[in-house]
Amino acid sequence: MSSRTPTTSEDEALLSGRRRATINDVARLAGVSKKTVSRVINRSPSVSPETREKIEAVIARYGYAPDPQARGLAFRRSFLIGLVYDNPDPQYVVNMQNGLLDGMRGSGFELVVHPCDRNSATLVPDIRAFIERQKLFGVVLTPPVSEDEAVAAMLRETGCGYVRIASVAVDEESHSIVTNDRRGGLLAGRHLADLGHRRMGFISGSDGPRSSRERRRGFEQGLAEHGLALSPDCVAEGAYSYESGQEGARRLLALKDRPTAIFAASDEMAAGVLHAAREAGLSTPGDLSVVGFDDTQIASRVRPALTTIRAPTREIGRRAAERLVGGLEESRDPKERLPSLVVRESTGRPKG
Amino acid sequence: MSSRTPTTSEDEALLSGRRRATINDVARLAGVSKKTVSRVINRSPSVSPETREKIEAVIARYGYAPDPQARGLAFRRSFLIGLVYDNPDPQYVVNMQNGLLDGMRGSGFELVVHPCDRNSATLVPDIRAFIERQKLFGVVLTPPVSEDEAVAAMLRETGCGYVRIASVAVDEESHSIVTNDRRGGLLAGRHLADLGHRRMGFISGSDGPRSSRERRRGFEQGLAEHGLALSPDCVAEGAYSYESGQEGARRLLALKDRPTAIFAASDEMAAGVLHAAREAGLSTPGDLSVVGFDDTQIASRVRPALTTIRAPTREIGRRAAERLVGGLEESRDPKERLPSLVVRESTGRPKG
DNA sequence: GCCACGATTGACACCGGTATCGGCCCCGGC
DNA sequence: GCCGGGGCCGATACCGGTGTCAATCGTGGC
Repeated sequence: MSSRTPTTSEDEALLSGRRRATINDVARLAGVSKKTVSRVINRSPSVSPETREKIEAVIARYGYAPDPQARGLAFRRSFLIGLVYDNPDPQYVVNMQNGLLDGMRGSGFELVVHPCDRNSATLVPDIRAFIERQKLFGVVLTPPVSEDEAVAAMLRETGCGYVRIASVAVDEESHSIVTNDRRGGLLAGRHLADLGHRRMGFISGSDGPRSSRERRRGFEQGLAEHGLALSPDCVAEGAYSYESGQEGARRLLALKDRPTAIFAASDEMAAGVLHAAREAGLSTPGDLSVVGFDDTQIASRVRPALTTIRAPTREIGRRAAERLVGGLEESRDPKERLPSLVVRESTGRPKG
Repeated sequence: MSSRTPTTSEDEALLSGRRRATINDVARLAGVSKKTVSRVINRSPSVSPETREKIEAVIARYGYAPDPQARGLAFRRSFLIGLVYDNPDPQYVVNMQNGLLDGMRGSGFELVVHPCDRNSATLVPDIRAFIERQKLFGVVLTPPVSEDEAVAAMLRETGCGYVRIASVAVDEESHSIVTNDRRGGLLAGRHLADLGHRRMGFISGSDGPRSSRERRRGFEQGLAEHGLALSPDCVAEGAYSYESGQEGARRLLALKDRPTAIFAASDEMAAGVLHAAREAGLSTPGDLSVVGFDDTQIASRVRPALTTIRAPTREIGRRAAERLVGGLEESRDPKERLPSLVVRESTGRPKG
């Protein structure tokens, strides 16, 4: 008893949570050195089962959790995952964040967000400073900044763990997750061809990111499966915005032999297409079918609701985080990371 | 010379960035103790100007930046700001994040995001663990979780800096930023009354958050300015969703003496109202004017584009961060944190 | 000319973990 | 009986900063 006396009030403070337990407390309470506690925390095999149990009991009883800062300092590495993005779509960003968080849950890591500007002259040093100052455990890059090779080169140099999410493989497999936009385009093409459309139009996104090209390529592939081809004059160049979709559609719909269906590389643009169709006095899907891409909120809010391609952004985020945190094996189902077709009201059989 | 020999290769590694400079390097290079360097970093006044300059020169030359982990460890506090939210609107979340980041820029702090579930039984302990484990410097809570008093009580207990963003003052002034939703409602009411509407409807949000009540109260206030009142049978209870807006509008429009304008407590619901109006064969704004709230993306994408109330979310985020980081004075302009009216196509004079 | 005092500065311990390395114990082999 | 080696564990230094406290120095007041 007397030997425990000096620790009684201490213990109480710890148990009540008035003071957070440290590794020293645990060591003292378990009657071992803090190094041994550290071994248990880090799952070192060289601890006897009895010792381990004893320590784990103390940890559980006092609700001890190691201080990430101290651990990070000693490890020369933090327990933070950075999300570097410049995608303007809030829905995408939030989905990605949620996915990353899913994959990090229970791992003790935290997510630090870092939007960036691809046009900034200091893009690379900025990201580098972010990584080095915080000694990030890993970073996730989303398109379009994920396609920046200068950033990638810097990443390799720092030795920081990273995953680049992009529409095509932009890096060695372990550092890359492909969203397979091509497959999304393929689904769109198949769907329209299946409905019986023969003459179709495409509105591309801005030229920078690869995704637009991939979407188009997939689309053409889908048409090809039905012996169809995308006529060059039925391709309009957009910029992912509503207005650009509207513009592009105006041009396409003014063609003497106008397409009966249009696939736009984003929902925003598809909504613009809807607008243009209405202007032209065309009904959707009666006179013109429209397919979008991304399944953003707008897709289901616009009338008629857009048939579109949904990218499994959240799942991809989860996989990215899992890869970085590297705890468990990644989820095995390959399907869940493929885009899928969401059929709503904007597509139907062509008239006649 | 000889005395510098041992440091030459070191210096080179530091200058080239091959190795990050530590406080010890700076101290050695400047010929002072690391404590003095620490003083300079922390802007302690008790450093002579010459010494300060000398040290700052070395810091600049070698690009030294203190390690936040080590600093945090010694300070018993990290340099992380947490964003705790459960708002389902991605646009809102991203705006808020951007605002917080605006306010933190250059301060050396980072933003850690932490979505939460208000229905979770472990909500409070979860957030608490987040704060305590990371020893957060501060947290920002957004509605609706910002209105949770159990969370607030825990916050006060931890002693962590916090700011609650809500539609009304929910805490002492230093911990609260009010979005002034009432003023938003007021603007909506004034606008419709100014246009000549006499009989108007309101569709509320779910009852939980205070914001819906505030929006309504402001609306009534705006009507009152014109000697008008909101008839109780012209109030429908919604739930912030599209469908609930549609439902509510159906009921309101079926009234024998139907309103000529409807103010919905969210854009989502307002879009639903538009849908219901179309169903009922009413034109907007000809037969029915509609005002939404939030100015989310959908507001400008729907046809007719919604007249709505824009909340300065990003500015509020900036102010919240500024308050926590506490560097400079907060921005002085009170206007910039007030909601404003955005007039689009969904409102007009009533017929006749 | 002596002393108290404020302005500067540094030595040292400490924040809460981890790495290194050596010690102890127990066992089997010779 | 002695030695070598593996399993287990702890003493100590260290990660890169900050707090405490005492030492030093120049100065003005008397």
